[in-house]
Amino acid sequence: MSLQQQLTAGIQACVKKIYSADVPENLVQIQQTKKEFEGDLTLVVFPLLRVSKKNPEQTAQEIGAYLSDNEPLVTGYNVIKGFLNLVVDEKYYLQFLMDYASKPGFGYSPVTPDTELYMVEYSSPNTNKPLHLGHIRNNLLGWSVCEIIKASGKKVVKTNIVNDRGIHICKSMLAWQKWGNQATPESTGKKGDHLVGDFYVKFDLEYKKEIAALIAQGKSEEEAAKTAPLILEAQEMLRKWESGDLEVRSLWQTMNEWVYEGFDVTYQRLGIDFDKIYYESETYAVGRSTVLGGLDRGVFYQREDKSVWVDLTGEGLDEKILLRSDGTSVYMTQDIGTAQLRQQDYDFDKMIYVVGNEQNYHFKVLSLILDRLNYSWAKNLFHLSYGMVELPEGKMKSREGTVVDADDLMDEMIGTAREMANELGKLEGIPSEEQEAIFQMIGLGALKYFILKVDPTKNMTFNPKESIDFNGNTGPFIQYTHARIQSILRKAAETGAQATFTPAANTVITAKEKSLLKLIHEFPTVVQEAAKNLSPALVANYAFELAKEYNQFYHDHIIVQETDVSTRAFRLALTQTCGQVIKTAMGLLGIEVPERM
RNA sequence: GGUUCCGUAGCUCAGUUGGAUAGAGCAUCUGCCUUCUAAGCAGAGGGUCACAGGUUCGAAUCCUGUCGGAAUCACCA
Repeated sequence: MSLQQQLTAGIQACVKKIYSADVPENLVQIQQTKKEFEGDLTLVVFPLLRVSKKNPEQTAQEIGAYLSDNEPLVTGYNVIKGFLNLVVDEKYYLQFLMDYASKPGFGYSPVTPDTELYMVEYSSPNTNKPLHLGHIRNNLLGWSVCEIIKASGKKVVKTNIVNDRGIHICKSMLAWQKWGNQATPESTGKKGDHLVGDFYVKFDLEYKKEIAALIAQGKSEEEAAKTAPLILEAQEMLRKWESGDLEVRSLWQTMNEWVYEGFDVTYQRLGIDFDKIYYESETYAVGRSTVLGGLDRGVFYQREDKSVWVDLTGEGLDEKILLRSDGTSVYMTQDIGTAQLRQQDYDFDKMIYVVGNEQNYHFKVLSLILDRLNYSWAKNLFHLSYGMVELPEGKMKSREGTVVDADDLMDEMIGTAREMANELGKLEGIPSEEQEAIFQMIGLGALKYFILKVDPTKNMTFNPKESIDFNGNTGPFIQYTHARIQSILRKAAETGAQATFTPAANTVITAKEKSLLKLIHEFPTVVQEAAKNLSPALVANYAFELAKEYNQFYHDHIIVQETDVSTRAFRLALTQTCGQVIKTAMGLLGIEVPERM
């Protein structure tokens, strides 16, 4: 039973005793005591006034007095207005440190065989252009959410749907055919995803020219966009692809291979992985037959031009196309098929889609459609809708060349880490290979933390002109604290100092030591909260809080040089545990921590 | 125009189911390295929580309206 639960039970018993009333758990509101007051946990007494029938101060006084007499965990109390501040026995925290927090696996809840299975989709790239900062947020978020859910005691399958077919892919292919001169990643020395992306841009450029020419001939913009030769050719290519045309399929395969090789490099650097990858090219047909089945059963309807639609006007939405008039599939078709396959393959309890909030409408529609098709599991789909990464000028636009490329950004961050370390002269005497590994750790740590510390649901701003910070509330700050801790532990090991400590009746600890203990004590709760809210930001902010607290402790306590053996052992145990918790928390964010920096 | 989301310090962000005097970091200014890593620590200034009402013991948080911003409503994905 947790501290809060014990205390809640104690308070319920107390209220029963002195006011002869049963109060439900949700009226016992316990929160962390604010820093400026004395105490550790605070009971908000307002909700209890209706049973005490006394004023707030008096009620708090009575409960406080009862608890300090009858509840062993409570060693003192004070009352400020309607708030009862309780002092928790230091021994409790000390015992917690030695029995739980300092042990391996602290913070994780065990996964049992009958626990729920979560399937989490993230990344979901299009194979027509390289990854940018927006994709980085998706990948980091998805990966971290998976790790956090796992740590909270659930089973997780990380999955990805690769959008490897469709009109957008045909555009790159067509441009390559027309203007590529047989270019390959080998012949150009370009990463495959970047090379293919260049042709996607080229298509758009030429397409725009055609549109402009048609408009000059007197056509409307809409008409021009629909009848430009290039788009007609791309559409023809898509039809050929769906009918299995050998030449088109072969080019498609080749160019997708290039992109995958490029993506693999990027994924690896980001530290992202998957348990099961689905390809749209393998799932869209399932979706299509489901849609046609639904059409037979009257769930959907067909227009004169043969296109298939679902009518959601009854739900306050619009009509949505499911199959084009030429029979080819759209995005929604594929998502229907993918969901079905996943349910068949894994029989998940929950399916989480990590997809940007620009697709809120899409997922609302997807759920409704699966519901109409009578799939009982449709209600288990959840869209983790995260905010856009914006530049100070607004949204990133590939057409205007304002996208922040994922590979470039990582290079830049690692470069900055290198410069800064060299300037500070911190890594002299360390083999250069190890140095490079540390630069990478720090550069990526700065980037990952910068993104993950923000509440996923909120839009965030990234200013490319101001490089990401390495001081303050940042990844490197936390990494630095870890390195510092390891340095202390190395020193301690040299002197043979012990970190094993047994709390005694006369053990006295400082205020800072106690607040550190309290913070460590909260870690498992933070992991649970983060899993419940699908928010790595909670873990990130916790890690910062802990590192900050540790640095303050470090600043005004001697550790290795402490002469009192018991005090030294306690501080070493505290230090060791802080290092461990920082490492675990950062690990949940996909951020490695160095032994020195 | 319909729907949805957002608005907290100069900037980037925290702020649990409504709880105490709204917090961090960056930037600015001031101190602290002969002592375990100064990528650190301590301190100062900086706020009409967009605005106006309402709900109640109590509102940044819930409700309504106004203003400002974003997304979406495609035979794009």
